[in-house]
Amino acid sequence: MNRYNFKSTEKNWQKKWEENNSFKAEINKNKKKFYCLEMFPYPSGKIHMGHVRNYTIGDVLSRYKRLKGFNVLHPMGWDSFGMPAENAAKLNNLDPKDWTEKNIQTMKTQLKKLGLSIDWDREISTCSPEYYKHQQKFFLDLYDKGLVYRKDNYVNWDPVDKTVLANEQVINGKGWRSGAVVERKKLNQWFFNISKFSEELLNSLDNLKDWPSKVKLMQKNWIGKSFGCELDFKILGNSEINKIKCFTTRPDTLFGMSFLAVSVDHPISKFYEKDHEFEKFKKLCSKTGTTEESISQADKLGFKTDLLAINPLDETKKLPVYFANFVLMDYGFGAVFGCPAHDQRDLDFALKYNLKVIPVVKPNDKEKNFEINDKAYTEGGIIFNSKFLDGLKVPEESILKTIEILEQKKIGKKTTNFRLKDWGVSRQRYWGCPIPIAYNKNNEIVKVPVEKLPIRLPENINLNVNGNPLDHQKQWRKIKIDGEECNLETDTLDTFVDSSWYFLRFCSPSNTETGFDQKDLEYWMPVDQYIGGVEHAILHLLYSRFFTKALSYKNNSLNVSEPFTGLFTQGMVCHETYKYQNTWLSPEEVDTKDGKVFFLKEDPNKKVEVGSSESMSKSKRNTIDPEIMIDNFGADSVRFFILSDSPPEKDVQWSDRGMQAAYKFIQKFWNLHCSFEKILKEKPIQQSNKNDNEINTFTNEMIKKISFNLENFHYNVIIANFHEIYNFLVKFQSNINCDFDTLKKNYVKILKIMQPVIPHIISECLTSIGEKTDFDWPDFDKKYLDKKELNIVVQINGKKRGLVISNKNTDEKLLIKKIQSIQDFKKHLDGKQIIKNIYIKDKIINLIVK
RNA sequence: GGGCGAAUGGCGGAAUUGGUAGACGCGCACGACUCAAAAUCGUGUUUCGUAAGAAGUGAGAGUUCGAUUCUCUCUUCGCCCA
Repeated sequence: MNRYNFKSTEKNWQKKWEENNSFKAEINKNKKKFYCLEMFPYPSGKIHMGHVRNYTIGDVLSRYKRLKGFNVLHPMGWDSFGMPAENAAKLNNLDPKDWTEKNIQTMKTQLKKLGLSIDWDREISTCSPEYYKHQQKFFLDLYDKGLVYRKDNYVNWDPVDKTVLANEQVINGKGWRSGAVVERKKLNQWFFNISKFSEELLNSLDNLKDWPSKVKLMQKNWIGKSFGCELDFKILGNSEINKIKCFTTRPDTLFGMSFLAVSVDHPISKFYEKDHEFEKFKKLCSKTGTTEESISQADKLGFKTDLLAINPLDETKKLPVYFANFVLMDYGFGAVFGCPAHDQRDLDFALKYNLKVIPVVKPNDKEKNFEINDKAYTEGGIIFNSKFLDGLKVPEESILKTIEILEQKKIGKKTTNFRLKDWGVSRQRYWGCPIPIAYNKNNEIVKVPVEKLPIRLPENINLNVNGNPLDHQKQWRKIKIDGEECNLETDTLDTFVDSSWYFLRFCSPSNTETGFDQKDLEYWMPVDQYIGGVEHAILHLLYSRFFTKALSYKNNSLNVSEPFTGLFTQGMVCHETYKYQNTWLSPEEVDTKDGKVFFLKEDPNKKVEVGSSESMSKSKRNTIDPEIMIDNFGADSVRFFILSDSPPEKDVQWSDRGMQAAYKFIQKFWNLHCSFEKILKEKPIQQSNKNDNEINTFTNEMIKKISFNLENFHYNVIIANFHEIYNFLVKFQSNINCDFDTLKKNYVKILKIMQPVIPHIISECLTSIGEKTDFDWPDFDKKYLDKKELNIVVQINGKKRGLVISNKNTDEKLLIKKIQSIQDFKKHLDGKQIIKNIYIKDKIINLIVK
């Protein structure tokens, strides 16, 4: 018997699939489509285990759906713009394009070695002009619809990388890459008006039935809809300022107000521009980032103005107005009233500046001496100290009632506010999609005409310059529009824009005229199953939802409202971390004999410190190279292992032993198959039908189980099912008493249901016994699942006492009689009376005795 | 600080609607083959107990004939937001 040669077998099948265009997707209106998409990779150099897990999950599903008769679209592409290319190119004096394309070639080869059922004809790359040309058109389309605008905005500025950082790139007030303290800087930037869709993005979450509720909740919180009211405060002290508008979610605490705080960027700041102290204060504020987190952690700082604000519910109260660092201009109206008793930030501020703390909500009526010390009271209760609001229940009555009163008095208005802010898409970087906008002599915005698109990135330019390299491309920037000399915009688009419509492009990847074809979208969209990491739960998924809606907006011919019907978020691949003398070691440098004590491979006397298992990362050096694993164990083994140890939605531990066990399974299975092949070829004379029933039942049960587990992403259980199959077949084969046709029919079915997970070896097995490798997914036959004899659980007083074999649909009285006659149960029943019994037919009987 | 989720043998984990807890794998033990080892195969493996039996799904309560599954309180951990 030969060892299974996975190398040549896998190579052969991959070649066959490629030559036969096995996974080519074409519109076929007679077939139901299934669009399966995994988040496309950033071409960073090599694939990592996270990719292996992600794409294996998607591949198993795609292959299964294809066998189930769906017309499957399973494409792959590259999210190929972004900073790593620019940084790598700078470092090595390369062109980012060359670096990226080389990586794509490497990773494509690696992915192919995994045996993925991908339609490579649809491959796209976001950095190619053929792709971003359409993106530039969309930009102009959105501009025409009023969904793109330019404004001055405060950004997180990394003074070392000289670039704008997104909020999530600011960690503890420092740039994620450079580690430099992030500053606030005002920049003129391009924005997508995502907030226009806040309500819709929120509401349509309810329609996404096949999304994890966790992700929906995260998006809901991110959009952050809150009810409240806007109200005007009359201002004394400056004849040019009549009033300041505030937004609040707690108008019911208005009687507890002790100050008014405005953002340093509030329009009234113009009256303080010449004030040296104010400028100093403003500068101080700019040292805090713009994230909510950094603001809440920062010290509360205020700058007192000479203005007074009048409490609209009690005009005798005139309260100081401060500029404060914890008020943001882009939330509400850049002004809040401070009620220290019931808001921690306000309380911190009040204690610092010796402002009054007036409690207006107490936990209950009985509370007589309710006081606030250094902790604000933010829970519900009863309003007091508030004249005509006294006695209202907080929050169920108080907020709405107060708003009603404010509306009657024409001081305020009920409003909703969203936390979601517009999406800043400008990046001061080279390696991104150029924005198709130019500026004329008067610095007015001029759209680049569509026929001049794409605006291509200049190639082979000097990247080692200060700031955005495109700013230095004077020649490139020149463009003549309608006879007028203009200069191109040098900001490029956030790479999240690239990934906000790639799933549409996959439907019409080679259309040169438009980004996508309506006919193609009608057939393929939406994506039926989207699979990727939970780290994209908010931004990428929200942006994609927005972009799809924005493209459909004012466009009757485009009719996709949600891009992803189903979403699955897979867990990370983890590995133990190793350290020797405070340096991280890679698993290859470490060895062990017993799995407990680890030491350096090069010197077994040097013991290695074993750290916690963490998500594989280059920085901790706890990565395993998928390509080495595929070369050593084969793609089927790697696929098998990566699915085996944990449910796909949870983190999985990489384990060498697990990998080896997977490899052994493939080898064992091949040996088993060889003996079945022999039996099936020799066509032995039928011995008896004794075991027909056994194999029929097993096969049909397995088809049922594996189909169910495939539909529900219980892929780790499928691996367990495979072991059960192996164990069953080994036993069965040692003593075959079975009709030849029955044996063959069942064995083939069993092979078929294993194909999506380990396609190479199973295809080889099927062909070796003369079967086709493209087939219809076997259905299970109910008649084999109906057992005539059943094991019924016998409980006495709720405690399991054993099993009783019985026919289907046995009568209750007969069953009890039978139980009473069995020795094992007698001792629990003798001398006692059955006072009650619960009988769940064919399952369990519980006798209550006394 | 708020929200969400999780907790099952030595380990990873299984258990469609409440109905045989621990499937399957890893590890471990013993055995076979071997001069020996590796590999392979076989048997066993929740805990306590020689056994009969008892206990047992983070802790405590509750609902129920019956709870890993439902409800409440608590503990620990993870994630998201702050």
